[in-house]
Amino acid sequence: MSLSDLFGGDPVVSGQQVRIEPTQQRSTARLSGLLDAAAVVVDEVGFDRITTAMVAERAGASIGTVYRYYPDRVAVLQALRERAVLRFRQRVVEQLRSSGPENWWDAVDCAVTAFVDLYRSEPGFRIVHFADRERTPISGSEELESGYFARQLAGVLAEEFGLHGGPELIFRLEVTVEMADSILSRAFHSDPNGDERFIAECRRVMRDYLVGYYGPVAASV
Amino acid sequence: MSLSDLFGGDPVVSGQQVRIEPTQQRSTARLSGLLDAAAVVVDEVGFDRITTAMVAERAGASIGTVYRYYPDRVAVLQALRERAVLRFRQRVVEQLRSSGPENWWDAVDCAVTAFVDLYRSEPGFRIVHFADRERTPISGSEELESGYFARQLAGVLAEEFGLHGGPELIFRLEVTVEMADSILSRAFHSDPNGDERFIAECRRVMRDYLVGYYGPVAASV
DNA sequence: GCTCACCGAGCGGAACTCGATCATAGAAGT
DNA sequence: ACTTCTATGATCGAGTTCCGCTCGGTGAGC
Repeated sequence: MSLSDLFGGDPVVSGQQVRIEPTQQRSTARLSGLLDAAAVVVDEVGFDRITTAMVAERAGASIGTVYRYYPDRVAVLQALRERAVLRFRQRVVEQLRSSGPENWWDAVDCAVTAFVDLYRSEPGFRIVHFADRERTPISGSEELESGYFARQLAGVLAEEFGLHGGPELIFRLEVTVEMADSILSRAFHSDPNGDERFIAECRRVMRDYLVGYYGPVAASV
Repeated sequence: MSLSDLFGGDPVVSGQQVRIEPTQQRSTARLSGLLDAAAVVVDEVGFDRITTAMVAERAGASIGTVYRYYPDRVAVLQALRERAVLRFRQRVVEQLRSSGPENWWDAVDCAVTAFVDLYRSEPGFRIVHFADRERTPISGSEELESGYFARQLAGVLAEEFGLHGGPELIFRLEVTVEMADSILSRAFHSDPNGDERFIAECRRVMRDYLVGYYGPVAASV
């Protein structure tokens, strides 16, 4: 169970994904180009005002090309969100590899850092949260991104740092993820660089919450 | 500075509100009927798929009537959200009055109870969060609902229960509100009655967070 | 009777389709 | 290897459908 197994790979909830998987090299470039364009446009005009025509034009493609790959307008946004989440997971892995965490908190902190970095650098990232609520009606079967990420993170923390795993840990990590997502989003709401006060407080909240259950950081391992 | 001053009254960020204020009695009923319909439809088809025609039909009105009062589709949703927030504030006041909180935590707890109750009973409430992010592009001037509510709540806690007020308290309460909003929303994501586990954990998180700054509940006053 | 409220056909524009046209990969031929 | 050759993937964009929104005409309240 390596890091790349945990965090890499396919998106969790593939919302029908694409209509037709691209086979040629040029078309895969097109596909990511479409998402790049969508990301930029989303930052410019917002979630509601984005039109497929804008995306097509910005990507230097025609309308038809958009609909070749995505069944409808919202599917484009879903795909954008999925890609952002994927990149987040990959960034977490990089961060873990490069920083070499010595305890469980360092590992959790990597995730925060990755999230903040992407918020700052990746166009369209602010639009795309873990919690995709309020959009789909009920659809109880579909799993939340936060749940998946919490499960994966629980695996790492349990294996690498000896935290007692199981559903308890997963539950608490999911709560943690939800908290962090909301506070960090708040940090970026009116500050493109992220309000450091909220970011710091987010780390503090997460740490205190988890320490409450799993003891001081230094004690584990 | 009474409770009704704090929590009652007009919405914070009135998004142009209505085009024409209704004067006759029948039309005010129409207006709220439109929002009722919108709430139900939002629960059924979701935020993205809602159409003005659906709202009109469900309300037993015609398309033109919708547009008599609201400039566009999103204005209807904004109005719905504002009404929900208003009802939440009113509910908090009721809750505070009826339960007679003896310390600051009881007061905060009232807000949680009000939120949960409304989530359960009020159609469309799940769609309508404090954090309205990800929709508008940047628009830095506009204030978040969470900030307003935090400020009002800070006033109550400082005056009634002797917590040390000021920007610190407001900041922490805003963090608290964001956390609570996200965790509670998670609780209701796949359970229309709200997953009690998340609800309980939400209370716990809020309490621990605030106790960390303001000492044990019993100590104050 | 004067204004407020309501209606719903109609207009404009955005979402989405589909058959014609072009590009590419890779097999077949030299 | 190096060039056709061609099946199929990829692209285009005019056209269709549907939805957001307007506006002049009709009815209900004060």
